[in-house]
Amino acid sequence: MRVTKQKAGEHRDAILIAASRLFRARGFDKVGVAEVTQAAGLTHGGFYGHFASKEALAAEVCDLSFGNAVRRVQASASLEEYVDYYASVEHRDREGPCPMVALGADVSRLSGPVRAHFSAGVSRYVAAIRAHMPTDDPLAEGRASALVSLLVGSMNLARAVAATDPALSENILAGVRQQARALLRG
Amino acid sequence: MRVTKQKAGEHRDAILIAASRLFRARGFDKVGVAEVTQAAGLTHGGFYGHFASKEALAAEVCDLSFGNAVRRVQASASLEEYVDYYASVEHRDREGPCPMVALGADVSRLSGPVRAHFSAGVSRYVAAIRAHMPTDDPLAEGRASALVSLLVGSMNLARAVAATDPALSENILAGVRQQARALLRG
DNA sequence: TGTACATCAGTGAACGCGCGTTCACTGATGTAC
DNA sequence: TGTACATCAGTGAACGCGCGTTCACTGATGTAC
Repeated sequence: MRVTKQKAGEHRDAILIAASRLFRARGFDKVGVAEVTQAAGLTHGGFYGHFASKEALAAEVCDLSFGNAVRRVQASASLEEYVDYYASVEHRDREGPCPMVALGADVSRLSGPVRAHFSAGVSRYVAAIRAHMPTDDPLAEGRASALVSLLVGSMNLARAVAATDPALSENILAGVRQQARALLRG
Repeated sequence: MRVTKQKAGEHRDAILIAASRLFRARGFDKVGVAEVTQAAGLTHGGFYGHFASKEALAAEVCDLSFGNAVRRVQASASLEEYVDYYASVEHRDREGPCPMVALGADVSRLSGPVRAHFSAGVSRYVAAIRAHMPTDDPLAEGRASALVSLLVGSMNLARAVAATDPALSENILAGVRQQARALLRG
């Protein structure tokens, strides 16, 4: 059942996109190669024609999803607008959140290439936030990484707590929106 | 090979303590029941005499490790001191970090009891932070949960990034120490 | 207090299951003439 | 352009492995007399 070179390329993309969604929704370990390929409309056997291993796929998923996250930051009118978008109940309840929230803990325990791609993604993301800040502020660097920490941490906690303590979850998000503004004002 | 009731109780505690350390170091999924019981000096067969399931153990681990985390907050002279302790390279490089960093993502994907125990732990932890703030500040609630988000998020990122980008990792921690102070000053 | 027996904490083999990966095979695609 | 054949994308069965859990068994503990 050979297939056009173009079709094969589309299949590879489909696997990558499906993996990005599934990994961010349920983590690297809880999603199998078979499920990813099935979601892409293929069978698992052909997977290794496209990727060297599940870990290699994970590394590419980091690149893809950080790329999307960075574009979302760049497309924002202001950091205030981005904070309101990010620290919202709607964003919390999205199946596949941003890669830092979804995969951060997994990546800390993984080895080699995945960590490198993830690190690079974090760096790009912080730089994108930084680019929205005044260039003459000597503290902008620290402010940018603190804002990212604040967003990522709040989303982690808000998600972990949402099912059993919705009030606490919303308080966390509200507190972050308010304090993020204070942080941006300096 | 029956054993004294007291010894059996000590064995149960040993399993719980070993699990707390191992789960926080490597996550729920990457640590097996056999490894936990072995670390406690037992064999895996007897585990189910002490705990109904691996998930039941995970729920108790949440209680235990949040208890320790809350006690550490209460023992702090001030929030500034606690921030310096928490957002430090030494704390980042400890094998088993605080439960929110280590288990937050895992818990978001788990069901039922574990989530409930984790939620309760987060609530207690935020309350302990809040207790260090002036009682007459109407924004203290939001400040407390924002500070927790900031600490947890920074530790997550600093750990994920440490191996491949040490400079970024230290910048994240430094930025957080600085911005946490700004947050505390109001 | 001493003895006989029931209880039960802990052992280790075994189970069923899902996973990442491999491989012989299929048949459509690409290519050499 | 048309034909014959080599290539190779995709299939699905099979592999080895580790895991959570079960269970028949062991032998020290606790208890009834």
